[in-house]
Amino acid sequence: MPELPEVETIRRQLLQALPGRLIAEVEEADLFMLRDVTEEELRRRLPGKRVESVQRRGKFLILPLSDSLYLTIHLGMTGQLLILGDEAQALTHVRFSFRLLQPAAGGPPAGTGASRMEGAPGGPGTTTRLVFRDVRKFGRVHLTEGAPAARLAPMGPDALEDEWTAAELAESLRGRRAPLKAFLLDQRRLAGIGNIYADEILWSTRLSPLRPAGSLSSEEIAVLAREIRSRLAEGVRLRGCSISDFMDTEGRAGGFQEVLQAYGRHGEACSRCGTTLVRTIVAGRGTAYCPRCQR
DNA sequence: CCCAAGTCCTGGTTGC
DNA sequence: TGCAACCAGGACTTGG
Repeated sequence: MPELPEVETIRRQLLQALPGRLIAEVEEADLFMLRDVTEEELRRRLPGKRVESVQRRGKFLILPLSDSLYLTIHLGMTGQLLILGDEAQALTHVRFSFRLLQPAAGGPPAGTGASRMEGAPGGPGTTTRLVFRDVRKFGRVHLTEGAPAARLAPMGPDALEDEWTAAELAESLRGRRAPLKAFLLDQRRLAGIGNIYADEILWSTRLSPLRPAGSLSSEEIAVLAREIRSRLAEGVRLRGCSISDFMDTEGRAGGFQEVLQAYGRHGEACSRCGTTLVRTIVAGRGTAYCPRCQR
């Protein structure tokens, strides 16, 4: 599932590939995935626009374009973003894609067919595409004038990048009766945590996913703040979690699935205390935790 | 048939 | 009692 570390992995790759490039043509635009924009409008407005940068907020990727347009992408549950050449046309489940051009000026000169760049993605004589592929169709593509405020405004601070303190976390937790895991999944509190990292963070903190969010002591909140950052940073360092569909823009898997301690491990022994991890449903999501050392 | 799980939406509950 | 904030659960999607 693309959560903060997976989206950040994608962002860093897009940042190497996209800024300065021009959008040539929208090739696919699945109406189902589009928000704040019609298919006709997308096909008409994107060509000729330059990608200015690649940003992230929580699980949203934000691409500011020239002329104050913003292309915003959410990968949903199974979304993948790939930078490909002509092999893109053999993919299934492509929901959105556009062809990219080198910048009109400043880029490498258009070479002859004999250029040693021949065959490299984006090199002279080849086509580069940004392809959004999504089996489950939970992903979304937005096009807005200015930043997509309707999506971003309700969100809390980015769980990894933004400055937020344990004291602010305590304030946010105060009085909440909902289970702690539901709090972690709520993007209005902190943005970026999904089901996998929620289970992992909770295991690391030794806190039960079922604890009422408002019941944590200040010591527990300090541990929670630390582990949120620590496990998300580990996810970024390992380039995401490829337990199911996740891959980076070059089709490579991440490594976080190798270090999972709780998610998906119900029935196995807790690596800390040996107790069998159990599975339950919290906030409508499958939840694995250690009933002995997570309290 | 149920499960996986992102976000959005609805309707019921809680507490001031 | 009124009302807003809060919270649970369903809808959506499709392959395993």
